[in-house]
Formats: sequence, structure tokens, C-alpha cells
Amino acid sequence: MTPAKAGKLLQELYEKLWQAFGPQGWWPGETPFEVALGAILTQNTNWNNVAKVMARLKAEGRLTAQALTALPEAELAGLFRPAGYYNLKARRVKNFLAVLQDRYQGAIESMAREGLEALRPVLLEVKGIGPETADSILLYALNKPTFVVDTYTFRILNRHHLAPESCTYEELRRLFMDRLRPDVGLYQEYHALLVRLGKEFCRPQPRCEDCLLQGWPDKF
DNA sequence: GACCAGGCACATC
DNA sequence: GATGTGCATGGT
Repeated sequence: MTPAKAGKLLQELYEKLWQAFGPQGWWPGETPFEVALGAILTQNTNWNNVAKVMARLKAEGRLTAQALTALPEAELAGLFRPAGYYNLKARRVKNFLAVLQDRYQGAIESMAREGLEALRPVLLEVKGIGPETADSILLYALNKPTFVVDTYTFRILNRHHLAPESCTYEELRRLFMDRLRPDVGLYQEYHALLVRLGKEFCRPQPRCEDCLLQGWPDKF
């Protein structure tokens, strides 16, 4: 497929999703820190489970870097329990908080002053933050123009033959970023719309007969 | 009870 | 480089 053709299809896909679903209003979260925390807690986890944790933390006034830094890891794990993988996630959040403290004086707003190219390697260096979590934090918490690729993105693009199964994370990320204008709002909506489509129509066990994108694209 | 959910690190070959 | 495994709760 030529780059021009791929670009046209990606634009077409976005318009189809937008028309079908409208704005998704991602990411749920009132502060950049809240969004970043949610990005770690939702790893391989249904958002509903994460929402329980976030609601409790908020109610207890603990939804800040300072409050969570002050808690022992074991106590953090106890709070994260409903989100699953709670021991793992407590360690990962602690790792993130340590970098936030050491490099940005504990202030995510200070982090946001750096550019995408400087920040991405810093996040990827944190043990427990991989490419998807890093890009989620960059795009939704820090408003940097990077594209988030998740399991739904892989599945949807594979099923509709827009990308080979062998595609890596970075290759898919570049596919979007090389062919769409670097627009934070566009990237935010596009990823959220792909998740929406994936949840409704693109399950692991193929049940595509009623898929919104049935038969699309006709030719490629 | 089986399957799935907005990953990642690590071991092994 | 590819593939397999542990991590865990909660909804359908």
C-alpha cells in the first residue's frame, strides 16, 4: 500500500468513527496527575475496575503525587486492590513517583514544560511504563502530540488489512504519526474512537458479521 | 466456569 | 528476535 493510500484510509477511518460515535471526551480525569495514574492502573485492566480505585482516592483526598509518595508501597497496593495486579502496580506507581520527584520536584506541571522528544525516553526508562502507558501519559496528561497504540489498534488494523500482523508498536505509531497532522486533539479522539470501536465490534473472538466497518475498505 | 479487560518485564530458546 | 509466563480483580 502506498503511503498516500494509507493516509487516505486513516483519514477515512477517523471520519467514519467520528460520525458513528462522536467525541469520546477522553481521558476521564480532572488533573494531569490523575490521568497519569489512571494510565498505569488501567494496564491490561478494565477501566471500571480502575474507576473504583480512583473514586476512593479522590474521596479520601489522596489523588496527588504528594499524598501517594507519602504512603508505603504496601499501603498503596491495598488501595489499588480493586484494579488488579495491585502489588505490581504499586511498585510501578512508586517508580513513576520517584522520577517525578527526582527530575521534576514532584510536579507534573513542571514535567509538562518539557517537549515530547525529551520526555518520552524519560518515561520509557521507568520500570513498569512501556510504550503504550508512556504515550497515554504524554498524550492525555501532558498534551504532547504522540499516538497511542493499544491492543484494539493492532486488532482493528490487522482485521481490516491496514497493517500486517507482524507490525511492531513503533511501526503502528509511526503509521499514524507520519500520515496525520500532529494534532493533540485529533490523536486523543482517534485513539479513544478506536477503543470504542474495539469494545463494541472488534473482540478477540471474531464476531464481525455486524461490525461497523464490515467490508471496509473495499480495495486496498 | 470461561472469557475478557485501554501492558509490561522477565525467562528461555 | 520470537514466544511463553506471571501478575489479579471484577464484569459478562
